[in-house]
Amino acid sequence: MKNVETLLRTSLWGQSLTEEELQRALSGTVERTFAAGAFICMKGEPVEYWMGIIDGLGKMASHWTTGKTTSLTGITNGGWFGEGSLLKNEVRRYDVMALRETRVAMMNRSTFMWLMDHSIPFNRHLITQLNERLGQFIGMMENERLLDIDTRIARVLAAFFNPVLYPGTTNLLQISQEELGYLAGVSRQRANQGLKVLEDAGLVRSEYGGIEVLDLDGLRSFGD
DNA sequence: ACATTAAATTCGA
DNA sequence: TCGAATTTAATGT
Repeated sequence: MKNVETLLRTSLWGQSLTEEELQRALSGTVERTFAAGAFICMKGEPVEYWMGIIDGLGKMASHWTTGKTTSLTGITNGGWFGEGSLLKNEVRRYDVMALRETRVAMMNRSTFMWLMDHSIPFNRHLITQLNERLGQFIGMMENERLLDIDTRIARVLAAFFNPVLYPGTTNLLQISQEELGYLAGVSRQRANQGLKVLEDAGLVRSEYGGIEVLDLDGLRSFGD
């Protein structure tokens, strides 16, 4: 992924726009880079942008007033987020943190609204994305509470291969085991162990700096 | 926590 | 510009 323009052009919704609409979207979008560990956006801030990841890895997390942090999901190349809060014109309900240096495209509110008013495919895409995200969050809930660690890791990985939310991901997911650990809420050591279990089961193949998924369905139903 | 190995970067020709 | 050497990052135990 190189820049804002390629991100938009390769996004599912971007492909359904006319050239004119695309140019308009482009002119209302800026790029920003976040260092590893920085907050891309914080819970409680007013929402001014719809954001998409050009390159990098973000972690969506919510923390309870009790101080407990719940990791929701990761966002990687080609993933967009924040549409829910933007639509409802409310403050953001979660934090998004960059796990490694991450380049983010930020579309301002008026451009987002303009696209909603002018493009039916754009609306369709939004509805689908909201729906998928909802399903994913429900899955994450049971994930955090009920499942053993190996299974959690399997689910976290499987979540990256939702074609609607993460159109950019191929079979080769570029994520280190440490980052996977952050997303599953486990230590790196444990993530490594869990990964080996999955590898023995023939579901994934781990390599330096990334993980290749061999059997997505098996990964989704792992532990059932 | 430590040892090993892969990748990225630097440096010299 | 190429490749060896060094440094940095990821992995396995």
